[in-house]
Amino acid sequence: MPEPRYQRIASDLRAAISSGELGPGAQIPAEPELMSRYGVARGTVRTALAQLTNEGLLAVESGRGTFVRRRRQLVYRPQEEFRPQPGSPEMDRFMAARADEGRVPSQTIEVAIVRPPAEVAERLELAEDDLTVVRRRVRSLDGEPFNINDSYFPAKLVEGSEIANPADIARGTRQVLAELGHAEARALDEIVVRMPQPDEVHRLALGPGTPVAVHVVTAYTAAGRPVRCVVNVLPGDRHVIAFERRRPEDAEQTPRP
Amino acid sequence: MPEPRYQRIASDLRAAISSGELGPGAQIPAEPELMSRYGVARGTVRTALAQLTNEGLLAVESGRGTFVRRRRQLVYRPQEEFRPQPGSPEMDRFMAARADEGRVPSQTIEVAIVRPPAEVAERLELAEDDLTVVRRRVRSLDGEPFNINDSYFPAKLVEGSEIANPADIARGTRQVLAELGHAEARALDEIVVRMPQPDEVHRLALGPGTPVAVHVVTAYTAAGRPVRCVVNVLPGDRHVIAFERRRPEDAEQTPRP
DNA sequence: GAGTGGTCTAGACCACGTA
DNA sequence: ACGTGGTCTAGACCACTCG
Repeated sequence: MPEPRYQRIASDLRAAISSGELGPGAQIPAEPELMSRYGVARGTVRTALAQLTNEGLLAVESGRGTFVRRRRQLVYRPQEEFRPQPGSPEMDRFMAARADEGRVPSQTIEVAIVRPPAEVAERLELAEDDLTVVRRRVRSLDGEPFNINDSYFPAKLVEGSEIANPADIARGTRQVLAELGHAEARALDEIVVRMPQPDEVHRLALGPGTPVAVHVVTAYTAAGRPVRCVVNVLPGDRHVIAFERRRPEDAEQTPRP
Repeated sequence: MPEPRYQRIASDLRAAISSGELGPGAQIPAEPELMSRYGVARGTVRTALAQLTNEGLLAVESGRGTFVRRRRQLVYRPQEEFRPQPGSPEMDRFMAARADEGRVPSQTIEVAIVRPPAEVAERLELAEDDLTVVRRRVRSLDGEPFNINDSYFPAKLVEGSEIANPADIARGTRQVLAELGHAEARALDEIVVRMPQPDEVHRLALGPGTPVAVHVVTAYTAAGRPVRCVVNVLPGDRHVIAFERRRPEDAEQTPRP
């Protein structure tokens, strides 16, 4: 069994890209050119290009051409993301730090009362028909969407409070929760990696072949009651996730016999 | 402009999957069935199925049928991954913990002297033609590959030592490095999310539409010299990444004015 | 208008799995 | 033998971008 022809075409292009022969932004030969170069039908060429697109290597601009994808990534620190910060709690560290670098951060806030998705309902320990207040934010840099930050609160806890209003909360939702008698005491962090859902593709203007990291934070009161579940969606082509290791001393305290 | 027909087919199937009508493992209608149901040509049906496959929703078993993908994920703790452990340092915590759960861990080790990939060369601060010793491991559970763990060392530092031999090092490579006078003092952790490269697809037996998280650890001596670069490749459909937050006390020490 | 990619058809032959 | 998906062809019409 020989290698399928579309695989051969894809391999050639992949090699040209990883060797730097076709650098970021370079234009891929047009489909008719590849058809004659390899002596195949258009469908075969398109199968090859689709594969590379789904690997995130190519960006197609309809009517203009197909290009090697550029990627620039910013650092995301999950451990620091949710530490309150003087001055602008809800526009948190990530955005503030980027502003220092001369970029223009912005965000949109949208508030709704919804039946939560299954993964959220489970983490908030809600019953089948319990509702949540969700504050949906899309954070952008220089006008380009960068990540999604959706905070879910059990509706019973926050109804009628500021949290249910779609305005920026200057002192932070954490503070408001505390004033309502539900101070957060600890949190659980999870990150899963998957392909985006269609609504995420739309909100983040994701190209094909762009996976996302989903960082879910569940915050609990001292009594162990979950009071907030934050779903952060980070496009893979725009973020590097960094975190601090435990002190090396910790790692050394089990000497071998 | 109406929605393309293949999009319509994909949306219908996606809805059936997310609503649970087509549960994990359920078989998707065969291509001829979808052709007659929607009155389209085979290519159109295949375009729709390809899209869902690239979203990681479908698993195709050639000759048998197309099915809704199952996923089961294990917890990966990047902060603990590299803490030495009594008994089996190189078969580290991840595998040991899984063994406690009644699963059967195994690993393959392969050692080579190679010109490092660009991302590794950069982190080890190597010159153009410097070589590295790489210890490539694939860790498996119950015979299924689970993740890749490739450790790169500057060849100059470890040539002739145990590290260049393809045997399990009972006391751990970290210990060997220390004996060679290059004790690790601190480390930098980075995680990026991307689609896998073809060799990774092969080594990990990844299905289409499976993104990976790449956890890169760069270890330095007290003098700041990089002595090891570990590239961990974690398939998105098999891992949940978890980590510990800093103490909440830290987060509270900046009271608002 | 010429060139790009996006969608779609109607056929064909093949390898693979199940029975 | 039959049904599954895998590969491939040779056309077609469309919308978009650019000079």
